[in-house]
Amino acid sequence: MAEKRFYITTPIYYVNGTPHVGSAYTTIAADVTARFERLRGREVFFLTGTDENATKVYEAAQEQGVAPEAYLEQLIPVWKEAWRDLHIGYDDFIRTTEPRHVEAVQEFFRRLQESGDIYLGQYEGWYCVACETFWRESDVTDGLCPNDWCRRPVRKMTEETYFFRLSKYQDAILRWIEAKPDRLLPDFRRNEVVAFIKQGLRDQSISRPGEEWGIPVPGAENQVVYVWFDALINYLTAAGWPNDAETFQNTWPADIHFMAKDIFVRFHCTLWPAMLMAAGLPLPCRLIGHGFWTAEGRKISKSLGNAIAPGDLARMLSDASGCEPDVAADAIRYYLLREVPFGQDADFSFDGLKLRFNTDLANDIGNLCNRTFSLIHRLFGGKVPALPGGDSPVRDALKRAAETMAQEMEEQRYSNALQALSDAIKEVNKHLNDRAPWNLHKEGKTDEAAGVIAESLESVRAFTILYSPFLPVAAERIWAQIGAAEPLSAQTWDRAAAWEGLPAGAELPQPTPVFPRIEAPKGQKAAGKAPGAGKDASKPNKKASVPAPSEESGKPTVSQTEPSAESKDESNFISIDDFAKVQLRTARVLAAERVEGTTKLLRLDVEMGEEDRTVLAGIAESYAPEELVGKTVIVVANLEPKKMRGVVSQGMLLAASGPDGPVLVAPEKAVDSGSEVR
RNA sequence: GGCGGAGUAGCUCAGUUGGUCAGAGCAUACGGUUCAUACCCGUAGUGUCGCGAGUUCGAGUCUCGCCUCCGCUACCA
Repeated sequence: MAEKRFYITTPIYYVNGTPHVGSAYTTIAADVTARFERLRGREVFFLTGTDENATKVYEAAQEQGVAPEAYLEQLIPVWKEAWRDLHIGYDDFIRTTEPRHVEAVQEFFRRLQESGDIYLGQYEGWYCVACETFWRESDVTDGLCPNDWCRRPVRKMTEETYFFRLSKYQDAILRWIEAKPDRLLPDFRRNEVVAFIKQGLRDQSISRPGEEWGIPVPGAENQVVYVWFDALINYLTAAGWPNDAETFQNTWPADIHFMAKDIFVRFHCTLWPAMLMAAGLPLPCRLIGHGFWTAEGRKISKSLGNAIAPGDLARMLSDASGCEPDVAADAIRYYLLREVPFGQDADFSFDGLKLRFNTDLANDIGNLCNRTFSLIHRLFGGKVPALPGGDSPVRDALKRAAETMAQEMEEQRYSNALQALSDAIKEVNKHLNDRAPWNLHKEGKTDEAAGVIAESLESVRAFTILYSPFLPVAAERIWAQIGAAEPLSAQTWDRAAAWEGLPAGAELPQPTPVFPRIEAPKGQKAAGKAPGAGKDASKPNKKASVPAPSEESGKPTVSQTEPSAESKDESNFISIDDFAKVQLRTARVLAAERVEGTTKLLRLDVEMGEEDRTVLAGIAESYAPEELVGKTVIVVANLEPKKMRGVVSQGMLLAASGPDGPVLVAPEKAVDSGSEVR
């Protein structure tokens, strides 16, 4: 029986356009971890993929007048290419429209149906046609509408959807979390999960009737499986479930699920564990929810022009520095993981990227390499000097760096891991300064000089291995310059700080800086404008951007992780069209009363032209119910109904925020109720 | 409104169970060096450690109050 593989996942992404910096973050972190674990000798199974069963996919395809399948075929290569640009070495790329996944989802569904954890819910409720209001069973006692002013007979509504018995697993999930707190990282987000679950979980509707696109519910072909239920199962599908028992055995459970914070609490830390428990499958070992990236202080959004594709970013950096594009892509990997602790929100800035590039990569690593190589050429004819044994500050520094790095990587603290390497590099640079082998050589202490330089070179060998999960291509470039007999790919973690040296006498090539420093233009610091920050951003880099099927409409871009997470444009302006969506109308208050058990909430029954409505407003601390009756107010008429304290609010009152609470807004002269407000 | 987190050098932040804790990196200034990608090394700073009070021999470090920001959440629709 093979040893269990170290199983790493990213979420499956909702496909639309290209991944941007934010979307790439999760995948890069997962890739670094995969490479790190491989380096440590583990067999790794690294999965990413795409979420394709969302209704949005269908709609986007419709809009283009193509079949969803064709629409997806256009886009998938774009994503794969983006991952290739960022040196993402996934082992499997799952698409949720693949037969293997459809099969798995349906099988999963069937099993839970059999065990009783999926049931067909008569989505039972009462409905008042007059009020267009759904009422719960408990609201209706006598077959009449609970609204006092209505009291008309209500109709029984039953819509059949399937439910997952999520509520049943509430306590079990909490126990699972508390048993081993480091399963959910970071800790402050784990606390949110606990708080969320403790509020109480309700059974989850997991099917949708009448959808055109999605995985059909087995035995009920008129319904499709709720996209989240479908999406999460991808982690099982790719692990071979349910047919390939052997693969599944040595793959599942996942060792780390990576994701952004928006899909951490409800889906990955609540729904998913419950689903697995219901299916009798082991739960993942770790889930980690990282923060969001903004770009130059603004939310990443295509319509703001700052949703830059990582490939474009690499080209920009490459142009600024003169490094090869693949090295630039590595630098982006480095920057993203180095800049902030994993888990926290962060702001991407091109200046920040360049600063990191110069300080950490060019000045520290790059310069250490370069000065070491050129010393060997200058003093020893380009031949590798022998590494002395025995104690050495360099040796100690390497050992400490490797140990710290390993510890930090255990809990995905990439920033700290990289920090440890930076510190060690500085130590080696200092050691070189202190021992000044160029002087030793001048003084005739050739052996001593050789020893110091050999140590320095040995550190480069070690650092190259240690950095390689973060900088896979750059590490190759450096490796090619140190005179190693074996390829970098043959190296292991243990050998990095083993002080094993390089073959003495080996001939080194002429050194080539891997990270050419970015020189600021004369007279000014901080070159280049931030990407997408300026006005020019409205003209995206045409040549570089991939032909996005959906045109350059101002549609919201993909959020950092999907599926189905919303992402709205956050510019300060909305278009007139946006505003036109809001229907404001006048209404006359017929009756008002406090909502029982609340301090702020008032229930208003208003007449809006022909129609009567119930509207809740949080103004009870500023207005007595009596004083409102007969007043004319302005109502947002097309706000989606919202239920609070068992009452459905069918709109919202406009009120100014006064110093002592809300102040209702009213027409300046009398107008009919139901009048449009523009 | 509730719960949680955060407010520390120009910037980003570290600061364990209260007593060299007033720090690091970047940025700045000066000096050293020259093997090196104007790089590296060293030195120097500035800070009322959000505000106010309290406990203590002694508090960024504990208690109470207040202010500001952020996250989650709610009777914000």
